[in-house]
Amino acid sequence: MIERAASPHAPASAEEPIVFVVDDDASMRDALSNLFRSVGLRVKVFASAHEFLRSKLPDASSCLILDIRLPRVSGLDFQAELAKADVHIPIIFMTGHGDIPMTVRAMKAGAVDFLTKPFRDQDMLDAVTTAIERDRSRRDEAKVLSDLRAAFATLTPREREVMALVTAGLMNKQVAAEIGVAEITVKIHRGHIMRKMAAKSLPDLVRMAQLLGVGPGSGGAQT
Amino acid sequence: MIERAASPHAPASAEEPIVFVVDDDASMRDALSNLFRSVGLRVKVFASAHEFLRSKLPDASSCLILDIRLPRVSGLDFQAELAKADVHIPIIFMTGHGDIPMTVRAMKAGAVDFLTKPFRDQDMLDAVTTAIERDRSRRDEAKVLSDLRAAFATLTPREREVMALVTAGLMNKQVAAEIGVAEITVKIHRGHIMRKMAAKSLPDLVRMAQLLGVGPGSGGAQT
DNA sequence: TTGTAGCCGAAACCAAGGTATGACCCTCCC
DNA sequence: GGGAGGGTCATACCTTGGTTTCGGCTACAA
Repeated sequence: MIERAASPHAPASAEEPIVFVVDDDASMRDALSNLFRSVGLRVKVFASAHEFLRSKLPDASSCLILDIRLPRVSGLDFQAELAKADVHIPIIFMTGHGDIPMTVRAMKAGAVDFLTKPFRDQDMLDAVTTAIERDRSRRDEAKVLSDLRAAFATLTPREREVMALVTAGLMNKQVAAEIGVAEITVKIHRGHIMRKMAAKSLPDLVRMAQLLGVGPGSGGAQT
Repeated sequence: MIERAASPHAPASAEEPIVFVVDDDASMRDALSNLFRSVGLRVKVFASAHEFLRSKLPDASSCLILDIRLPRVSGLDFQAELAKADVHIPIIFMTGHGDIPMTVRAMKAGAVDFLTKPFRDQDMLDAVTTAIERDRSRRDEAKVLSDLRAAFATLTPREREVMALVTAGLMNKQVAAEIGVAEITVKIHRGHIMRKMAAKSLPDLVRMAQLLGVGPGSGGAQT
């Protein structure tokens, strides 16, 4: 199961899932490390948030186990920091002396779980399974979207404008009138758009536009 | 502000927002009732979950304030019950003696907030504002979807099948080959579909199909 | 200066979409 | 039996969509 072989879900991530643990308590780090390894999960431990930040994230589905009470920064603040830095790794909190407001704040901010020490191994493993799975689907969606954005980036401003109007449902002649060009020109732009976006049909292009949030006003013009 | 006049957001709900309070403590009911009325919110209080269930929900954006410790059923179980009964009213929990696992369970199940008694009035009001707004947008989406489903329900099985294939991007002739009829027949079905669904263009229909989850396999055929 | 990219467009042509009109068949139900 | 609804199809006609070929224009960088 720990094979490098393709699992049933192995699309975006080139590597096996990995669990990151940040805790200043060495014995806890060891315990968690052993726990995860015992079920075949890769693990990487850190004694501080700063240490974790310096390591670069691998191209794999992952999650982060965080003690609420960390040296220097609190786990909650660190969670906020990561969000601001656009790092969306799922977080599982652990705490020895947590309170309800902390819990609410963490969960509102998207934490997967919030475990009180001592916790049962199985609870932690369940949380990690959920977190890894959540990260996997998030990464898959992000991959699709970034590919789409890359294709969209190759469009000229005019082409983006035409794409917005066409996917909104306007006919070529209406698009032509809207932007003040001949219908034949719209047809040509349209052909370029289909090729560049690798859309196999108009419905296909419409769905891409949906994902990209392309609509009236998001075209290439700044009128 | 409490006017019946159209607020900036007044699409689906015919009535003003309303707050439901379920608590077995009469003094708490009164206090909350006064608090919400003081800011111009409609309120309805109940002494038990059962009482709340018997009253029918109005056609308005609303939320539910629930004490975790209720007579007979726990607030958490009641939350689960509502979810199972497909009642998706946003819930704000209150507790005097809550613990972290309770909080986590409630938040995982979608609670808006989890307040510990005693709480500051402003915290409760903030939570309610969030909850009402969340319910408003949920209701708006539900309204759009139910209208769409109503239109989709008027389609014949054959028309649904054609709709699925057309919105998937197949050309009329391909659809015809797929279902084994002449191309002209597909065109006729297509015309009926556009009329019945009130779609102004193919992209329009594609977006409807997206919302409806109409795709290959969800057509009218059971092959 | 010589590309190169973006933008525009005419002419010609062919494929696909869309809408009648009229017709045939079947099934269900009053 | 007869009507209604659903499904099928032909013929005819018109509108859109889409491509190719050819040409012209501007702005900008090598």
